[in-house]
Amino acid sequence: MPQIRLKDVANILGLSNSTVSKALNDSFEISDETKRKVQHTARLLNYTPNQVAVNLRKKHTKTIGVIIPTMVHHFFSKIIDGIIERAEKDGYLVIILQSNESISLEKKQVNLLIDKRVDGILISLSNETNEFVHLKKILSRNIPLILFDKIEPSIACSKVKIDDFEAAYSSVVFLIKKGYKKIAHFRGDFNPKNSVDRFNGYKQALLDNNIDFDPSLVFLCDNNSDFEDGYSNAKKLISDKIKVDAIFAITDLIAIGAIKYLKEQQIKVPEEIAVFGFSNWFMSSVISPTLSTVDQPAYKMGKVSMEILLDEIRTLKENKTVTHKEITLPTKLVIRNSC
Amino acid sequence: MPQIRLKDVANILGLSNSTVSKALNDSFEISDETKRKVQHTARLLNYTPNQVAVNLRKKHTKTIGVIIPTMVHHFFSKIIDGIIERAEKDGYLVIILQSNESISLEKKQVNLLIDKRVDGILISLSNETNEFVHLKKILSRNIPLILFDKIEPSIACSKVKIDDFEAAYSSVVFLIKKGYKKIAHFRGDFNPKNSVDRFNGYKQALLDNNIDFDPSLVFLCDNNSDFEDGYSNAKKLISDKIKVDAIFAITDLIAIGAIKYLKEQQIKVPEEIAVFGFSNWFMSSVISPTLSTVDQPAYKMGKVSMEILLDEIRTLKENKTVTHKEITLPTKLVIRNSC
DNA sequence: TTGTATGCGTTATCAA
DNA sequence: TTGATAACGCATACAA
Repeated sequence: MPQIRLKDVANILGLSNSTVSKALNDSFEISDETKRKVQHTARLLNYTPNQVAVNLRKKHTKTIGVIIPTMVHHFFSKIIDGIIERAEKDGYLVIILQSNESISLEKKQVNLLIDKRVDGILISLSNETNEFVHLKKILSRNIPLILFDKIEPSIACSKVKIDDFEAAYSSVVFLIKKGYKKIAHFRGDFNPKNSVDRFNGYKQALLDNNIDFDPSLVFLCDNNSDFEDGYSNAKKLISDKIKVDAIFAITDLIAIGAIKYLKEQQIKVPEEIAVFGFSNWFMSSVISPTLSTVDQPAYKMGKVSMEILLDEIRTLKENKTVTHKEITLPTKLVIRNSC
Repeated sequence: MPQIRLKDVANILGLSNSTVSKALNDSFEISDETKRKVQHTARLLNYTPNQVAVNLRKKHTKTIGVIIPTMVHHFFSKIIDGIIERAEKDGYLVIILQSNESISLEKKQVNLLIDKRVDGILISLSNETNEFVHLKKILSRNIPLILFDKIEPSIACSKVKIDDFEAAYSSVVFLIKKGYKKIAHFRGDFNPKNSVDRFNGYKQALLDNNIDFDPSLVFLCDNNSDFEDGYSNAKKLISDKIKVDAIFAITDLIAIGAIKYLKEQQIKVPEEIAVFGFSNWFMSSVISPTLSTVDQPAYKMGKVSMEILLDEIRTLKENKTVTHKEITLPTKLVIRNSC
């Protein structure tokens, strides 16, 4: 059977379109009597409004768009979880797009979302993203935009993130206080701000504790496969006979890769080399030794981002001016057996 | 600046709406000269058609809806990855909804999607789903529906799945051929067909090899936390002094949980107890011992499902009759060190 | 080759 | 309390 329209239920009841519409929307102009009648037969006919017509008329779509580097990553899938759950509560649907760490794809996705007339956009920037016209385009269209996790400070929009510098700093300080002195860093790519911040946190912690920063102790992880990166860098570290007593990895998976190699080489973790991760991915409590790491509140990040977006959409509709927020979610060290 | 409309560029050029529309859509009716002009100023003005108006007019939305039990699961996020990538190629956007393993939520999500007038729906059923009016509603609305992974045979729509029975059967046969005789099974819930199929595969493998099926060797995992389930069932198995030489787990994470407990108890895997998983989750090659398991083609499942959906949407639009497909994706045993 | 008119399914304004 | 009418932004049948 074809979709039944407003007009159909109007015809059946011998009423006009507009009365039926108003009745369905519970308008005060309509008598209880007809409201009841209309709602009854609407239900009977299984009528539900065509949202795309509603959207055209009301000039909103009740859908928001999300762009992330990749779906297949525990951290991001948890963020998405938070986003979707929060959006649903307010009746918003969410469209998810991946940039695959490519800026050109990211731009394309932005255009898709704009054309789709989403009511708001949430983005975690790709590692490649180093220019921002596409973000400015969103802003110039007056579409609320929230940047989360991988953000760009210079863009005038709300942001939700963690303090990567601080988290890295206190992790390394923790290692130092525990007595580790030669601490390697398995760092990430040079572009995303997070990676740089964590590196700086590592460096500063060293400096503040009178340990010289030694560039030969930092290893770059840029193969887009964290586990492999951790594994191969640990290998390099060992075969080059670089003396360290701890590794601060930028990611749990990198840490796990490193541990895997160390264990294969009969190098005891943490007795000979301690390892510290970042994210508190579920697996970090499962592997052995269990991994000390920084807890990163992914679900909450998604939820809070969505909350702010919803808020901006609302104030925009009321024609008030929106003031951008910059939220820094707290992280915490979770200390287990790898250090 | 406000969104610029078709009408705006028409006005500027002193042309009618329809010529502009046709020019933009590269219609043969329009002279190359005006096409050029129109397309030029359209680009200049940064004009892009309002998709919701287009949707209303063309009676499709170029978006498809997906309902899965949960996003935060490696298997599902890979499926979603496959779905999104394939959809994008044909210019479709995808809305993702979670059922959280609740049938009532699943029903709600279906309604949302129908009202949204998505062009097609992809569902992996929740564990709770034991009646199917909501699916029939989709079908009666003539919206193409594909069931994947967690399917229901009785619904007249295309399905893509793996052969859970076969995969379980050959896993257990493999264990038997290797000499294991007392094989426990850590099974899943009673409802989703997969879980039952795998259980039956396990049982049949035993029977076909003259090993008595012993109900006291099967353990139920139903806490919605696979790792914990595996851990606690291994614990139960050991503390009840049930003699087994192998465990066939319905999930990699359950297997990993079991291994974790066994290792804690200094029980050697696989020497004292072998463990076999299911899914070939990335971590199964990382833990030690590396886990033997069934490779389940998640990305491909998403891609193929989307492909079939696209196909059905197309043939529906051409007013041809669609014939439902039932695809069984091949799995394969990947043997590592846990057995 | 271009323009006019109509409709997609609603909501909202105004008149009855 | 109800109904006629216009409008949302675009595409298309038909007329010019």
